[in-house]
Amino acid sequence: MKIATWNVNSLRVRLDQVRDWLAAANPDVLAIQETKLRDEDFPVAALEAIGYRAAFSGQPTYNGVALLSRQPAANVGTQIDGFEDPQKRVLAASFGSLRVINLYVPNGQSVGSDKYRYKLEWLAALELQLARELRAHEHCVVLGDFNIAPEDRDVHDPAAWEGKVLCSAAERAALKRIMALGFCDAYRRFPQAEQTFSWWDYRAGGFRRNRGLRIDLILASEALCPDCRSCYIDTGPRGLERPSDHTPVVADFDF
DNA sequence: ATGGTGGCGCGGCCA
Repeated sequence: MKIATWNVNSLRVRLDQVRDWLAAANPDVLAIQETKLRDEDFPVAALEAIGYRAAFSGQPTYNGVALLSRQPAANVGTQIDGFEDPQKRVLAASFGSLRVINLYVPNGQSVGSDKYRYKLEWLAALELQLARELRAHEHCVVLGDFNIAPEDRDVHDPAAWEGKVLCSAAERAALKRIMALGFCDAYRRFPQAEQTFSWWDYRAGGFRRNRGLRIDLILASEALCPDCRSCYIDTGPRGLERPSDHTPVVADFDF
């Protein structure tokens, strides 16, 4: 199973890039975030035309998540149980015995803001949800835009980002608690070049200067970690005309 | 440099 994540920053704008990437990379599952589409506007036919089924949970203008897959999604969930949230940020589904949970973690805006508090509350609720998912499903992949750079080596300029949103101690601690439920970071199971990132700000030539962060993650449950054969970031789409500010991350599992 | 760019949707929010 080849499983990937990509924050597309508007599926309407990026549909051709997504279709091209699916045709070239041929993943079994692609988790996308920031679709920014109402469910009734989701391009089901355009994806079915290239052999992908779609499950989605969207809203106009903001947020929105989807799972594009060769086989149809089963047992689809769109909520963190017990956490009322109108923002569409979670999409869980089963593909055979594999549970896949696609996340668009809140950005948090700035440390100390209302949105930052919402992010930390959301992550605490997510931790409980993932504990439940792990109890029900031994083989879990949790992936998406985490809006957290796990460590300083995931940051182009750790000194400039120290304590800032996406890098703050409280966010990293929340991620560590989630990892401690029993997940590995697929990317860090393998040797990787330094200064490799998955997101670069549109402003000030961020990508050209490789001023990025690794905030798009693929977590595998402990039972699944030994089956992970590779994990890589595909920077190709970030270099296209009119790109998303994120680029795909891919993990290949013997599963 | 408290900026810069991009998406949505048409003013201002969000990232």
